[in-house]
Amino acid sequence: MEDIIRSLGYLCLGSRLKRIGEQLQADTQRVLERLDVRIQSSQYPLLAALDRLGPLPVGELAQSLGVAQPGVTRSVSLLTELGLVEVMQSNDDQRRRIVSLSQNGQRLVDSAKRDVWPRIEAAVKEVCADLSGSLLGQLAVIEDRLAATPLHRRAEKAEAVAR
Amino acid sequence: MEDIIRSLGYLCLGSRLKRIGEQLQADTQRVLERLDVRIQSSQYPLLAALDRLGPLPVGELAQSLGVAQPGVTRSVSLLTELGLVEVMQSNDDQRRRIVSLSQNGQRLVDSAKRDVWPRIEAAVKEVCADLSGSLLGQLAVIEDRLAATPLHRRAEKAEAVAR
DNA sequence: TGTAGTTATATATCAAGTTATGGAATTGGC
DNA sequence: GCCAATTCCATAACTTGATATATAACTACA
Repeated sequence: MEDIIRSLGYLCLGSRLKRIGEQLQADTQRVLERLDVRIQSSQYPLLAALDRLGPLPVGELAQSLGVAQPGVTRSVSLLTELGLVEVMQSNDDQRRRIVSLSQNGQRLVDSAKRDVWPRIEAAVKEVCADLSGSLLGQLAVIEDRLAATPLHRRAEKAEAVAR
Repeated sequence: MEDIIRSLGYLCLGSRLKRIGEQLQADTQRVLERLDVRIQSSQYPLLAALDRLGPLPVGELAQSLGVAQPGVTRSVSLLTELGLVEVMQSNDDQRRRIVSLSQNGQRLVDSAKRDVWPRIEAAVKEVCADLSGSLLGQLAVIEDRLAATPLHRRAEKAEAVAR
């Protein structure tokens, strides 16, 4: 069965990038489930941003993540529910709400940095290893490799070796 | 402001690909608006698939687009509302519903192939021109180029030159 | 100082993907 | 030939992005 998105090349590059990105995120989610982590993989960037940059107001958080502000507002309420981040009103500007990692959030990030992220990163690196040539060609290789061995299988293998 | 997704490299490749893909699609949408095309850019792949492969049942359409079947079912109902595709029951298997371009749909695809797609493709190609090196590096260049001159501006420029 | 404009965030709605599940049609084995 | 299993599609609920808009707080200036 012909892969139309791939055949259309540059015309559908946007759809194609989205499709690959979604697959990577879904596979990452499986890795997390296997490791009993209870958050969505899509929340990691926000937590990592707070870890790297310290407490930030909503708007700057959105900017540093490259997403629109309402998305951050929603993620922050969700993570607040989960007790992973805390929000406090800024003193000097009552409009700003400063988001920071809670103690639990910091703990989760610390353990993720130690146990989870390296595995995911290694698996993604493996998928992207030794790529060269045009962007479309590289994407095709990535798609083929992911189809042959999905990310979560690669992460598990790495884990088995590590034992 | 540090771009966290970019800083995190392979760890957040999924988020990053999604983000770039969404930007490309949003920019493409602007090109379409400017050309008075009334559909979403995300519907083009489905129409293109029917144009290239002929009438297809829902499942095969989903496969050739690389998306899940419910997404296709929804797109098909939307495009049916718009009068761009038609659905008919298969004779030999009453479960299958064969999707095909309507006359209007075929007309839209034909004019898109002539007037719209070449411009979009050229603009995307321009964004991806002369890339080399690692995937992450190429993505960074694409992001920088899109930030400097968004896709729809590139398409307009090409259009102006064409006159 | 009052007011007009701007900024920061929240809320509502939409888009397009996903998974899970159910019903109808078909297929296959006994 | 019937019943179980499978296949095809639709529907529901959820996720995560977007834009548009409302509201509250701040700023600037006449």
